Amino acid sequence: MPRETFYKLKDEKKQRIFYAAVQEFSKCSFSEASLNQIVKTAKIPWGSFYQYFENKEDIFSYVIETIMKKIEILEQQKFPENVEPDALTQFAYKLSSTVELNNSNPEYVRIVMMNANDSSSVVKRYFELSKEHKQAVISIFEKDKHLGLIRKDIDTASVIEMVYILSKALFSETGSDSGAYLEKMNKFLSIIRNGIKTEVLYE
Amino acid sequence: MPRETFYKLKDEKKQRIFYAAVQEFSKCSFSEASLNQIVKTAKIPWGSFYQYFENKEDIFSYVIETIMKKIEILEQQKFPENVEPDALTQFAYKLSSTVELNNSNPEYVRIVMMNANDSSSVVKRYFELSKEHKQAVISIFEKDKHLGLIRKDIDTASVIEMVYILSKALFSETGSDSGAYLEKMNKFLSIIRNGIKTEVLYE
DNA sequence: TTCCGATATGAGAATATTCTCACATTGTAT
DNA sequence: ATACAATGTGAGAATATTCTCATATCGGAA
Repeated sequence: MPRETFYKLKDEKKQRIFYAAVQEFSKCSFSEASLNQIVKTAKIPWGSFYQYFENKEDIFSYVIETIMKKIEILEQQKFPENVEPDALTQFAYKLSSTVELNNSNPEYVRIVMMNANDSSSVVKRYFELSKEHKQAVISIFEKDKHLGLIRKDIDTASVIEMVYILSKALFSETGSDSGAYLEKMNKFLSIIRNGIKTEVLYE
Repeated sequence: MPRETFYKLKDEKKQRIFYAAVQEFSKCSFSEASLNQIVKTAKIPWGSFYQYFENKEDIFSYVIETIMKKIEILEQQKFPENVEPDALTQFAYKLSSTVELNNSNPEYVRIVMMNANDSSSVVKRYFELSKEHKQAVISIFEKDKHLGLIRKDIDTASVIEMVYILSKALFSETGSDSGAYLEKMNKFLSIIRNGIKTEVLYE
């Protein structure tokens, strides 16, 4: 956690430091990143840095947490309009929030993606959908089951995990090309959908 | 590429150095890894290191390539016995070779997994299935299509990509627990399978 | 204005890392 | 036995990085 002194700084300076860190951490991994560079970009003296943060890890976690909070907020959003598409579509829509963030702040997304697989990282904790959020997604699927849109024997958790993995991988593969992301994701969803929806036999 | 001198070394020494590097690179990322540590573990003097390798990157690529060659060989293997299960099962079997390697050499797999998402890494090149290998997998699926086991409108490439992504993610999640890997993977495959196999209407 | 705690500042300490180089040793062909 | 190329060796150069600390500056209360 940043020191009190940091929070007392005026916004302009705070943001200058934050953004200098974002720039560095989006180019390099934690161990490659250089405080020297951050301090230079932010145009603050060395001593000041340690007035604001305890160490390198401190500013790193600060950056990560700030970004993850933004993503969390974006993922809360529900499907627009008052249509209610099937569970899979709704879930995929939630996940596409990262695509949105990537358009406005590609550096943020780069940082998250770079650290998503680091077992010791703060990112991982955030990546494991929070309990309430997870429960919300599950109930969307259970509703569809009730409506007879999804086979009763399907393991909801598995489906959610699958979609989640695919979205993450696809995103880190397609990078800034959100068109490619959506196109491929839809192909994947179509395959999954036809696998989970009730088979209409003897029509 | 290691220098000639390295290849001329007697096997015992070569392996000692290789394994010292494996130990270090399986614990740390490339930039975190310390030559100091490798040299110490391998019990060779500093000067010798530079007689064998050009620099840190050189020994890293050597380790990565050696491991990836092992994996490539494992992935070539066909399904045992003379049964011929459906395309999905055959493909999943090929992919499970990593599970096998993880039982015998968990450090190797750790290195691969740690670097699989590094855009500049040699691993990535290997991870993109080689052309022939990819073609072989496609034809397994096309065969099933001909047999009427897979719907004609299914995009084979998408299915392959999906399974590939899921296997990789699942593997890095379950780590050394190959039982968990297989259990989850089968759930995923079952969902995909029911999506791609011909729907039998009006039976 | 005077005083004092909070903050700013940058030189450099402490440490770590990669890599070089001058010299020693070894092995092999003559 | 001698010569000579190939290889071994480790001290330390060159560099980079994080972090400290003594001192300077600021800004508001008395």
